[in-house]
Formats: sequence, structure tokens, C-alpha cells
Amino acid sequence: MTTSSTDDWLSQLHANGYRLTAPRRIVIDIVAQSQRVLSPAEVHRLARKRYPAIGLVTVYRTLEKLEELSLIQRVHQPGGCHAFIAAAEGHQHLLICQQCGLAEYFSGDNLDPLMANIGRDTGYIIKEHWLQFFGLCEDCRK
Amino acid sequence: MTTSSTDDWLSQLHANGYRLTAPRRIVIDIVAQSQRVLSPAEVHRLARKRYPAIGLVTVYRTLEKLEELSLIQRVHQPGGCHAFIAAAEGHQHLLICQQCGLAEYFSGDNLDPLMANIGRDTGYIIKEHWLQFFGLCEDCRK
DNA sequence: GCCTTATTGAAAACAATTGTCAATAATGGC
DNA sequence: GCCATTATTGACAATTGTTTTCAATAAGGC
Repeated sequence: MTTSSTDDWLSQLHANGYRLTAPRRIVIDIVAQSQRVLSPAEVHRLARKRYPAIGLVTVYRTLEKLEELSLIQRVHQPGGCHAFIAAAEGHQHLLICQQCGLAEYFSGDNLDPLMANIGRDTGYIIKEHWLQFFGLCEDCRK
Repeated sequence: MTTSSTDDWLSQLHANGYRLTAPRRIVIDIVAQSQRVLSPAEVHRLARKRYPAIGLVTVYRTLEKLEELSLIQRVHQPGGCHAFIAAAEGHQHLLICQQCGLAEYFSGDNLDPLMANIGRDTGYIIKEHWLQFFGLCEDCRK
């Protein structure tokens, strides 16, 4: 059990009527503190080190609640879409290391003019956009 | 069996040593002519109308070969990542209708300066990027 | 501390995809 | 055009990732 964001997430779960159980606290701490994207299976593996009896199903159920409260978001990658990471404040985009999964948020794109053009040209109403960068983080370049 | 791109795909399969069978021709025609993203199950459903004996496994295997030859690409969406569509020439991005799956390619983004900034700020080497727009097509807006 | 009821873990169910295998059919050589 | 080789097919089984079911447990308001 570590710092702020973990406690914040626990408060939010509690505020929404969910109970704070030992397995749930561990899953939350792992995901809240992780700098890298994690799949349910990876979360489970990490969680078992601290709480051997925890079931994979509990991991899935906890992730489901975290996603419902917008505390985490699913991460899509060329290799698969089974990973999660702490959600960003506001509208942010992800830069992900293809090697180790280390993730950073960034903003600063201005796609509005492009979206306006494309919308006009195609007749679509554009409602949402995805922008993601993939690469190698400082450690993995070496 | 329809126009040009279908025949082009068949030639390419043949050129790569794959045989042109009846079920394969039908899957290829369906995907090559489709304006919308299709899941393997949808391709199978459509293919059975023309060739009732076709198995879902054959659809999977044909899609696998088309992807290997870069004739199709997998499409990632918020709701799932099981769809495919004919690949674009050059580097293009997708605009997809959230309702019916109708897809259009577009280009014209210039993300190089942003990528350079982010790369410098984070220490990552950026190798790849994804940009996708989601919305409602002209028909589905109504 | 008690009582209600959400949560748990185990097992089963389910869905999407991949592997196995004998029968079939496409292709290149004749 | 016919044959032999061998890729491909469809049925079935196996796998993988995820969800459901259910009795036992434990969280949290009182």
C-alpha cells in the first residue's frame, strides 16, 4: 500500500458504495502505482506476490470497477488490446514503449482543423479521436 | 466475383504461391469490395450466402494470409479490435462510423513537429503512430 | 458486536482463435 | 487434358481470454 493516488482511488471506490477488501486494495495499489501498461494476467501475477490466494477473477472484477469509475483506461496496441493504465486528467494521448510498456501521457496536438476538414470532405460527424505514439523508452533504447 | 481489387488480390496470393480456391475467392471478394470494417464472423456470415459449406476456420486462415501480404489491416476500435478492412496505399489514417462501420482513409496530418517535441521531452525514440477518427457517417447521422 | 449484503475464490460456461487430421482439389509437369 | 504432388478444406478438439454461477466469507452501517 503506497502513496496518494492509491488512497484516492480507494476513497472513490468507497464513495461509490464499493467495499474496500484486502484483494481489492492490492490490485488498486498495483495499477495506481504502475508506470507501465499492465494486462489482467500481469496484475494477477504481481498481486499474488502480496496475496497468494487472490483469484484472477477478482482482478478482472476490480479492473472493471476501476474502468467504470474512469480511474483506468484500456490501452490498445498493435500487438493486442488487453492492457490497462491509470487514466489521465483531461484529454491526453499516450506514448508507449513497445519493449517494456512504460507509458507517458502527452498533449499539445491540435487536430481540430484537420478534423474540420475531414468532416466537411466526408460528411461524417467526428465524435472522437485516437492519437497514440509507440517507440522505445530511454532505458530500452540501449 | 467483382472488380479490379479482387483480381489484384487474387494475383498477389497466387504470385506468393497460394492456391486460388473457391472459398478463398469468395472471402477475398467480400473483403476487397467492402466499404466497411468486417469481423471474421461477419465475413463468414456473408461468405455463407454464396458458399454455404464454407467454414469459419477458412475465413480466419484467409484473413491471416491477406494480412501477411498487407492487403488488409486490423482495425482497432473502442468497442473491440476484431475487425479488418482493405489496407491503404501509403501512410493513411482511418475515419470510422461508430454505427455501421463504414470507413474512409484520410491523410494530411503533420505530426512530425509534435513527435519531435515529445521525443525530445521524454527520451523516447518514436517509431510509429496511430491516428484515428470515429464518428457518424452521412447516412447514420440521420 | 450484529446483520445485511457486497465480495471472494473455485469451477463451469462462454467466446474468439488456433491446431490437428483425413479427405479433397489446385497447380505444375508431362 | 491427365497425374502426382502437396496446399487447402471442413469438422472437431484444444487453447486462451473473459464472464457467470454459487456457496462461503467478511465489510461496514447500525
